[in-house]
Amino acid sequence: MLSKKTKYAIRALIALGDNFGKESINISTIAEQQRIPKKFLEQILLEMRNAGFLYSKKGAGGGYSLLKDPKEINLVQVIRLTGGPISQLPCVSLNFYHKCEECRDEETCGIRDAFLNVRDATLKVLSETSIADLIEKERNTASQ
Amino acid sequence: MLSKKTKYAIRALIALGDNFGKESINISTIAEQQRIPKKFLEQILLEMRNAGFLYSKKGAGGGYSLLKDPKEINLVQVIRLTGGPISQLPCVSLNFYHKCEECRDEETCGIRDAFLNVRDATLKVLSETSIADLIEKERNTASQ
DNA sequence: TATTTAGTCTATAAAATCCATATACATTAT
DNA sequence: ATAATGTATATGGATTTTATAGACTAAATA
Repeated sequence: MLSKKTKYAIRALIALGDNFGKESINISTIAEQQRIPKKFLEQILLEMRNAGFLYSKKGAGGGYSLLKDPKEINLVQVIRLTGGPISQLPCVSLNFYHKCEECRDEETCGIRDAFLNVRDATLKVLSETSIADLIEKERNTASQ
Repeated sequence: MLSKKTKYAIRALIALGDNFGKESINISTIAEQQRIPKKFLEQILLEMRNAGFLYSKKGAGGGYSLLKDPKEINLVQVIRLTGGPISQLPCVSLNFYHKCEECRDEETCGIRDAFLNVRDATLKVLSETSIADLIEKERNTASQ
């Protein structure tokens, strides 16, 4: 299951991406707009800032804005940053690899083989979906 | 992440499937063979029995055996039984559907749209992989 | 320069989930 | 009868996830 943290991160990026190139938005506004607990959102935005996705400005009139083009941010990046592995099995993870404890032989494991295929299929979809795609999709369906 | 419970369930089915049509196997044997905590395995086998996958026989010389042909059991069935949803988002789940708490409008949600695609891709891979496939894969690679 | 606004950082609390084990009971073979 | 084995439920502990608190820093502006 996608964690709330990751869901919140994506929603925040949608809000910021919707304003890309314009003025910054403060945490409280994003929190209300996207129904995210404010203090939790602070942490999430900080992480994304430290990862180079966001720019922040303190003080009156401050807030957050997106550094990267929403077209250049895909869901794989967001999930890896806030949620961890894409894979459903540690032994199959590209960025968070570790052995399954009970495992005898990775090469032989049939489960691993199946979930390698799942990982690849998931990765394909998520890497092909950008924040810009989500924004566009929401705009289109909302206007109907 | 795939839960240990589901992993254990699959491994148990591999052990039982390997013996399909032959004599039954008792819990202790499966537990040792597949490195699964025995008491935990008891629970898992019980669930699969109650779901109609396994046949059990009490008493001396008892044990478990597979009721269905390993070719007819795919990973979707096993995961749904022991682990819950395949989907990464509840609002996209076919068998465990429920609304996301923070959600305003499901139709509009871009995240939902993306994870609908992830679900379909995952479902395709998992439904095309049977216990028999895993057994065969393990036999082939083990003999090299 | 005092005040207000707003992000930063770290710690911790609260809740949920997962993993495992314990224990008492039921059934069957011999 | 007795031993072997599955049935069923309860419970404890660990881990992870979600959320909140509070003290601090920086910028704007009156």
